[in-house]
Amino acid sequence: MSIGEAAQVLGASVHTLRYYEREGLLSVPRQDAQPAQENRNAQRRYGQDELGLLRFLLALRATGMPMVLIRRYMALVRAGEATVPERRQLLTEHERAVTGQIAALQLNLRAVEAKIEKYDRTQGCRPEQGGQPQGDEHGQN
Amino acid sequence: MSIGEAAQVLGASVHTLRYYEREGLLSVPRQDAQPAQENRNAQRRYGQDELGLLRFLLALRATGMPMVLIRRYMALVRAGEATVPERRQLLTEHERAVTGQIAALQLNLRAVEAKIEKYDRTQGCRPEQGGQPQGDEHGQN
DNA sequence: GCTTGACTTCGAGTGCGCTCGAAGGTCTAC
DNA sequence: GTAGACCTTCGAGCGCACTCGAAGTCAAGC
Repeated sequence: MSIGEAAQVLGASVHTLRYYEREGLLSVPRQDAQPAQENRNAQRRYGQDELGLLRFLLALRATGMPMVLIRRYMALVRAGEATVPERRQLLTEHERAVTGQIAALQLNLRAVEAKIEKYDRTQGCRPEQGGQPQGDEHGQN
Repeated sequence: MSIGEAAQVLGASVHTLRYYEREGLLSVPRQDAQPAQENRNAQRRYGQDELGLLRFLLALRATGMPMVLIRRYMALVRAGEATVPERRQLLTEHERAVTGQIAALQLNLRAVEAKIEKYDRTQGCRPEQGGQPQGDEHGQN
């Protein structure tokens, strides 16, 4: 699978995939289109392993894990089975972070929803209010 | 309430509060410490209105609303009651966006959790595997 | 042979939301 | 009257994650 196909399958741009590799997040095997050539201009070949890694990488990115941590995680993966406990810890910490992030989002979302409901109520009752000119408008906006 | 106090109460930095004002997200009334002076160096005074607006602004920021939309929303608030329908629509769209964002986070979070569980399983059974050297390692990392 | 198009590398640019420092004014306390 | 705290404005810088363009290589098709 070429980088273009992989990009399409994964929903990322070719530039981004190369960028990830440049940043040391993962390495993709090369294959010369014509094997007799020197490995100048060797093209990346994406197999199931690479796709799986990239899919997980994108899940980590989508949950806000910074590149530097993904780099660490991917290095551990490359280092072999012995690093499973450390990988597990890294992911567990991230899981906690994401859970907190979701909770914060939901909290703030409730504030937005409350405001919408307030608008619904004031709109339903009186589309225009000619009352108090100003002074006491605590959070009415 | 001075800008320093407001910053502390809101959990934002003084720099950030001034930045929001500079960017036209809201305006805060000034008050000379000594009223006889010209309004050179007039200090911002944060009242309940400003605090409420800022709290909501921070909720919008925390849910990822871009500054440009917050600017629009705040302009509508300043424009008076007649803009309530448009404000409502803006917030409703944002609500939808945030809901989707949370859903995506939860989806990707599940991928992370699944990986952790897999690590737990492989670690529980066999801390070392001497088997297949390579070739078929579909997503085992 | 020549174009087309996808690939390569490299380095520079972008957008967002801050974040900070410089230079200076003013109030309060000693 | 002077030090220190806290305020003002302005403009520049930063960190992150891309994003893009230039210049070149290569294989296939006309």
